[in-house]
Amino acid sequence: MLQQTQVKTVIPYFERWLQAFPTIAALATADLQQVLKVWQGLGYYARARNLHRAAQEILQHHQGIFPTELEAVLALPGIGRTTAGGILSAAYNQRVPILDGNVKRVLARVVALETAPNRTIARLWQASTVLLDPDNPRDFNQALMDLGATVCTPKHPACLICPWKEYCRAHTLNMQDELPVSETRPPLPRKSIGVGVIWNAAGEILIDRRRPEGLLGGLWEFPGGKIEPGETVEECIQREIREELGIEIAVGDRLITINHTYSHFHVTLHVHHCHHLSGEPQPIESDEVRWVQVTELEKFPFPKANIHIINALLAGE
DNA sequence: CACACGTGGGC
DNA sequence: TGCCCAAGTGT
Repeated sequence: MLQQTQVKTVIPYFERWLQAFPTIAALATADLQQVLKVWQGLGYYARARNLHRAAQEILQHHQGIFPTELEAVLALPGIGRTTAGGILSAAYNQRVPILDGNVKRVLARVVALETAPNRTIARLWQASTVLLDPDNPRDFNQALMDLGATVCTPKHPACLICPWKEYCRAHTLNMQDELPVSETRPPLPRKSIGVGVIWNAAGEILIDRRRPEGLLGGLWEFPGGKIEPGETVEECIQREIREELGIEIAVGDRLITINHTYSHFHVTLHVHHCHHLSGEPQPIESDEVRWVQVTELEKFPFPKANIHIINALLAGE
């Protein structure tokens, strides 16, 4: 849960997660939809899918006991070097280094790394490995992360109270405010999406479940797709629904317009009410389609942007 | 190795 | 507002 996510954000999810899945066996035997529902809102949903699979692999290959060999831990889905090192050093005081965002920044300053950290990742792993206190790897790793979180911060590091200031090349050179070197990133691309809230004669709404891999994999959504050049929102929604669900609809009033940012692009969702005209919905580009009552929507895992749509529907009741 | 992969908070 | 960053991993 903590991968690329702040501790403060994780805590309430962690509490609810342990309520729902108190043991590895409970997680392994849970339905993926239930797992994603508990994860809803945390983001990077591959982590939930990987954790679910990891629990199943632990049942199958490790008698339900979390492994203590580095190689076996690294073999679990969703656990890389940093998570494995964090677990094995914290739980068993094993001599395994870590390299999370905090440690990257601390070490990039300590060695006055000339490049952006992600361009020289091997050098930083080397530093983390060499510096690791062989007599107390647990406390060393925790202290290194805490140093980055509280003293060697991204902006305005508190070098004067830093226990490593004498050994830190960045501080010695008075370069702490210029390091680490940041990557120059091009601006995120923008996409416009037409989305339909499709009603049938029974007053139900059509939702679909995304395929298990890729963006928001396994989550439910209101159907729609990318607005092509020269196309109106209404034309887009009608076309996408025909292509993805194989049904005919009439596009009606606008419900809401949502701006949302994902990790690698911005989107604007143009959401319209629609009415089902003909055809049985088919999961042509999704895993499953369903007609549901508005009151049932809360049972399904939805991404954040779609939660806004649900709230707009509830507000309009 | 570069890129995909969510969301919230800080400034 | 827009950009950076957060207990990174998989492909």
